[in-house]
Amino acid sequence: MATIRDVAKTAGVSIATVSRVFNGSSAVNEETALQVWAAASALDYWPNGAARSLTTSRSSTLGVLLPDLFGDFFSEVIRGIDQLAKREKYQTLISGSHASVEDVLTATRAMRGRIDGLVMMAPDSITVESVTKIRRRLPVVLISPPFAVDGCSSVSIASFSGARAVVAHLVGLGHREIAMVAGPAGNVDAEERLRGYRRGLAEAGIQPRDELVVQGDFRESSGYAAAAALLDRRPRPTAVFAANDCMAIGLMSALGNAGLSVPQDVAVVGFDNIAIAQYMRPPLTTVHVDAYALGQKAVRLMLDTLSDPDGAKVTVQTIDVALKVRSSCGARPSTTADAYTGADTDQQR
Amino acid sequence: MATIRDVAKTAGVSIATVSRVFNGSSAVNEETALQVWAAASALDYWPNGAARSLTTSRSSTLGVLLPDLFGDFFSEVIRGIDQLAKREKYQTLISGSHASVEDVLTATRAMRGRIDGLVMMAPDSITVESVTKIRRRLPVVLISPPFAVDGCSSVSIASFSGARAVVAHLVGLGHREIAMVAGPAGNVDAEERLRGYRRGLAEAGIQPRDELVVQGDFRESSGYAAAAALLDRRPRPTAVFAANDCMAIGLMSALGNAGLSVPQDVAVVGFDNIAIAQYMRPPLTTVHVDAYALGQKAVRLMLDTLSDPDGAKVTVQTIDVALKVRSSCGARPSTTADAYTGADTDQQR
DNA sequence: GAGCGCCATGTAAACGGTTTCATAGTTTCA
DNA sequence: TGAAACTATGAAACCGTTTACATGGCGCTC
Repeated sequence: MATIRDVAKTAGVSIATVSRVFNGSSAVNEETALQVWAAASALDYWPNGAARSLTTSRSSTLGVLLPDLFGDFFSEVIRGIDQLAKREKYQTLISGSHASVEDVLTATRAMRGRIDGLVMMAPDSITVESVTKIRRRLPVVLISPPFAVDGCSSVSIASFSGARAVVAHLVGLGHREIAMVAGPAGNVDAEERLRGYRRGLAEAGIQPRDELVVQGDFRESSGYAAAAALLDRRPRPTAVFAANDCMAIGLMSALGNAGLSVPQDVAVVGFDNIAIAQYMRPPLTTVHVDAYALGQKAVRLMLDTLSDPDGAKVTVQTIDVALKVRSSCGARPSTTADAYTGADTDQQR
Repeated sequence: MATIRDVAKTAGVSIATVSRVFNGSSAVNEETALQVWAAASALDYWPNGAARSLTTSRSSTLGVLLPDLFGDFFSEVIRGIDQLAKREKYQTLISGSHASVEDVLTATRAMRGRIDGLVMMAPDSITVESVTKIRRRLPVVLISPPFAVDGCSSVSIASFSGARAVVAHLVGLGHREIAMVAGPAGNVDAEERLRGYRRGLAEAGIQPRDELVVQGDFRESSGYAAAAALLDRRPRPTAVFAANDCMAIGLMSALGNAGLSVPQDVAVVGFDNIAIAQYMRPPLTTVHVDAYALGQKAVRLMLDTLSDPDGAKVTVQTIDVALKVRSSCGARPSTTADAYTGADTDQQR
C-alpha cells in the first residue's frame, strides 16, 4: 500500500507538496502538481482516511442510528440520507436495530473518532440524558424524537394533524364507528397518530372509545391480526384507520378473507403512502409522507450544525403530510389536488 | 475530548497501561485496571477510532456498496448485512446509488483506510477489471455478480432455477401462453430469470416468443405499464410471470383496472416473496428468496476472507429459492411444504 | 545469598497524514 | 540596485493510538 512518502519520493518532492496537491490547498506549481498526480496514479495512491481524520479531526462521515424497524418507509429515509450525504461528500456509517439505551450508547462509542455528526432515529426507549450525553461530544440531529434536546436540531412528521385529517375525512363520508389499528406503544409517531385520531373524533362530536383501538406493531401481520378483533365489535366499525400502510394492507387482506369488501363493507385508510399503496386493490387511501425528504432534511440540518461555529443554531422542523384520497375509503378519489394538511414549520430558537 | 494521556495522568499510570486495559491484552494488575476504568469513566473516555485504525491498520468496519435499486428486498439484504456485522463487532459504511464504474471506484477510494473489506452489490455496468483493481487492496465479496473475479467470494440467487420452476408450475396448471415482465436489462438476476423462463418454456415444448416478453425495471409502475402491452397480444396470455414482486403487484393492479380478474382471467406469479406478497388480493404466488440470509451470507464470507491469512480460500455460493404457491396463479395453495427448487451449492476452489 | 525468571509497567517508535513555520528564489518597485 | 513582497517548497511537529523492547522488583532455587 503506497503512502504519501512513496509518492513524494517517486515525484521527487516532499510529502508536504503531495499533501497540498491532494487537498487543492495553497499554490503548487502546475508542473509539480502534474508530476505528483502522475506518481500517485502510477502507485495507485489515495490518502488514507484514518490518518487524515486523525490530524484534521474530521472524518467526512455521518453516523446514522436506526431503531429495529424496517421496510419500505425506512429504506426511503435511508436513501434520502445517503444520497444527500453522498452529494455533500460525506460517507454514511449506519447502525441499525437498537432496542435499548445501552445499545445506543455502545454504538455511538464505537463510532467515536469516526464520525463528524450523528443522525439518530432513536428507539422509543431513549432518554433525554443519554442524548444529552452524546450531544456533548458530537453534533446530533434527531428524527421523530419523543422530546426536544438542547442543542439538537430535529425533524418530525406531522403525524398528529395527518391522523386528524384522516378522521375528519372519514366523518365527512358519514362514518361514525371508526376504529384504529395503532402502532407500537412508545413510538412517537404511533402515539401522535393515535392522539390525532382521538382528537379528530372529539372534534366531530364523537366520543373516542378504547375498545375501537387495537394495538399493532407497524407490520402487516399485526394489521391482519387486528381484523379479527375489530370484526367482533358490535356495532361493527364501518371504517378503520391503520397507523401505517403495512398494517392497512394486512388488514385489508384479512377483511377480504372474512368475506368483507373494502370500501363497501369497511373503509380502510393507512399512513405513509409507501410505493405499493396506490397499487392495492382497491388503491389505498393514505397520508402521504415524503420519507426521502425526511432523510434529506435530517442531513441538511446536520450540515447546518456542522458549519455552525458555535453550535447555537438549532432548528426544529416538521415535515408536512397530505391526505391522499384513493378508493379504499369509499370516497371518489380526487385525481388532481389532494386535501392538504399538516404544517411545514421551520422555527429557529 | 479526553485522550489516552489524560486518562493515564488521572489514573497515575502510563498510556501503555491504559491501552492494555482497553484492549484486554496481556497482564495488567487488577487494581491498576480498576483505577484506569475509573479514570476513563470519569473523563468519559473511549479510544479514538481513527487513531486506532492508523496503528493497527484495521478499522472493524465493512464497506457496503449498493446499486441504485431500493425497496423491500434490498432493505432486507442490508438488514442481514448490518445485523451480522454488528454481532461480529463490525461497523457498516454504506454507500448507495452507484450507477457507473467510475462511481464505484470513487466510492471505494473514499473508503480507503476506513474499511477492512468491501461487500459489493455492484451496478450492472461493473467490469472485471475494476473489481480486480479494488481486490488488489481489499478483500471483496460480491452479491449477485455478473462474473467471477479471482480472489472474490460471492453469493448469488438461484434466479435461473427459480424462474424455470415458475414456468413449470404454470405449464402444469395448463397454461401455454405465458408472458413475462422482465427486469432491467443488464441486471444479472433479471437476465437469469428471463433465461430460466425461456428454458422452462422450451422444456415444456413451448417455443419462447419475444413478443410475450415486456421490459420492466423492477418497480411497480413498470409492471403496471406492462399490462397494457400484454393485453394487446393475440392470443392473450393466460399467465404472466413478473421478474419481481413489485412488478407483479403493479401488473395485478392494472389487470384489475382493465376488468380482468386474477387468477381466473390471468394468472400472475412474482419473484422475491417480499413481506406484502402474502397479503395481496389474491395472495401472490412467488419465488421465495431469503434476502436477509443473502446479506448475512455475504458478511459471513467476508469474515471468512478476513480471517484467512493468505486469502486463498474463495467460496462461491448460491442461495436457494423456493416456489411459494398462493392463489394468484390459480393453483390450490399448498399450505404446508412448498415445491423446492434451486441449489445451495457451496464450492470451494 | 547470588542468579534467574517472571510479572507489571514504562519508554519510545511507529502508523500516514496535515499544517505551521522557515527558507530560497524570483519579482516588483522606488 | 537593493530592499520588500511574494511564490513555491521543504523540515518538522503533531494528531491519538498500539506495541516492541527495556526495566525494576520480587520470589525461587540451588
